Amino acid sequence: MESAPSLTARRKADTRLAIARAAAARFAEHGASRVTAEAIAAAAGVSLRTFYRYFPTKEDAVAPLLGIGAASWQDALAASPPGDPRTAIPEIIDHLLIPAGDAEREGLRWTRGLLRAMIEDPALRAVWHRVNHDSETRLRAIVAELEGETADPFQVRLLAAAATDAIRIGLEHWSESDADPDGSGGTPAALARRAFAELSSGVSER
Amino acid sequence: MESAPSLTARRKADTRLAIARAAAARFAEHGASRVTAEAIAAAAGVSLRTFYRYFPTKEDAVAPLLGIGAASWQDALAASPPGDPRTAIPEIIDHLLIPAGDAEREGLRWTRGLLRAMIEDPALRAVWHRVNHDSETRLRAIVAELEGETADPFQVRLLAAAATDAIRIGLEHWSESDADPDGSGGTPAALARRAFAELSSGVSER
DNA sequence: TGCCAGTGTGGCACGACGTGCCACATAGAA
DNA sequence: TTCTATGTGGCACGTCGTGCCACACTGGCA
Repeated sequence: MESAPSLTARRKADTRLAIARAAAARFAEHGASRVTAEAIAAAAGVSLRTFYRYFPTKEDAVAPLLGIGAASWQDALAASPPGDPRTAIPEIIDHLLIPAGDAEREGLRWTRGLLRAMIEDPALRAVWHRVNHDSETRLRAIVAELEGETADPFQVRLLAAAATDAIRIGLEHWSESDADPDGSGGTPAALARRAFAELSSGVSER
Repeated sequence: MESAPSLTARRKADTRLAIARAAAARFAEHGASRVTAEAIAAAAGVSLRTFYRYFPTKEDAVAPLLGIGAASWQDALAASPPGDPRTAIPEIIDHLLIPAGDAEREGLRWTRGLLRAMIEDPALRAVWHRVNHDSETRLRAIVAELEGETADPFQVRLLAAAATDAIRIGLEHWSESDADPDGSGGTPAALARRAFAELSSGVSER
């Protein structure tokens, strides 16, 4: 385990999360364009200048809540045995989309409302796509390493795209489905696994 | 055919194209963040205020040159016989990615340099993803109509995603490949067709 | 306990973005 | 020629994001 984080480190993490939550709540309710960075900063109890030390952009403030950024892939891959990407990727998908205890307890999780806002709001959609793009880039490197030097770069690219698209589509479809618990199509993880299975089945192994 | 466009209409089209070209040249050379809207406007011979009447955003100024936006899909679909999406989509891909005479003559075409800038520059990448997202949305409606009411919405979604991803990946891969004429992998259209074939082969028909 | 270096924070000013508003100029119809 | 509609430029404004400096506090050391 990691040694006790210092007081300052904990404070920083708290501030970061406070800003993210304040931003998410306001964005989901009013739309990103009608919320000023000033308002988010005030709600989180920091100055405007400090807000921009934590996040490069007003919209980026919600990114930590998504939990599917490039950083998360590191953990997911570490927790999953390396081997054939075709079997490793579905496990990674589960790891990313099924909220673990810690993450959920700490509120580091998307909701339907936040996802809807991320997809429908033009400014947030840019963040959404950037996060997915970063995932694809990260995954491309991982797959390339698993496959070895003999792999066709184009195949690698297709596989990485299929995986990140599967996650994206799974979450988008789920966010649009009716709000009964997990009805009409299943959980995000299940949707994403299905999407990956269908998209990747035509990508030949080598 | 369309009746003779009025003088004003022609002037507007010229201005629009002049702005797009001025923006593309500067973005590709210096990066979007180091080019002011003011500079683009001046280079195109219009005021800053007029610039923002043509484009909602500084970065959006290059979008007309991409030729794969939602508007282009209308033409492509009109030129292709409706029927099974699986056979119609590759034709649409060709129509979008193989420069027609008119478009090329008018300079309405991407180059490797512009594409590279679109993908590598953070601000332009947002536009790139937005354009692709709009394509996917448009295509989703088209496929849904072709398939009829019995189609599974999730399948429709997968098919549309496979198609737009195929185009995106084809162009991205081509822009990164070495600059010999069309060496090392083929034309963007060929790459995109191959990508679509592999990604869509696992998406069952119904 | 008292001092000190390192680091996180706030305030301020600034260039750039994007928009509402109004005044002017020009194309095309009467 | 006169009139109307539409495209353009100028100006002011709120907001964004950043560089710079001064201050406060944490954590280590004597």
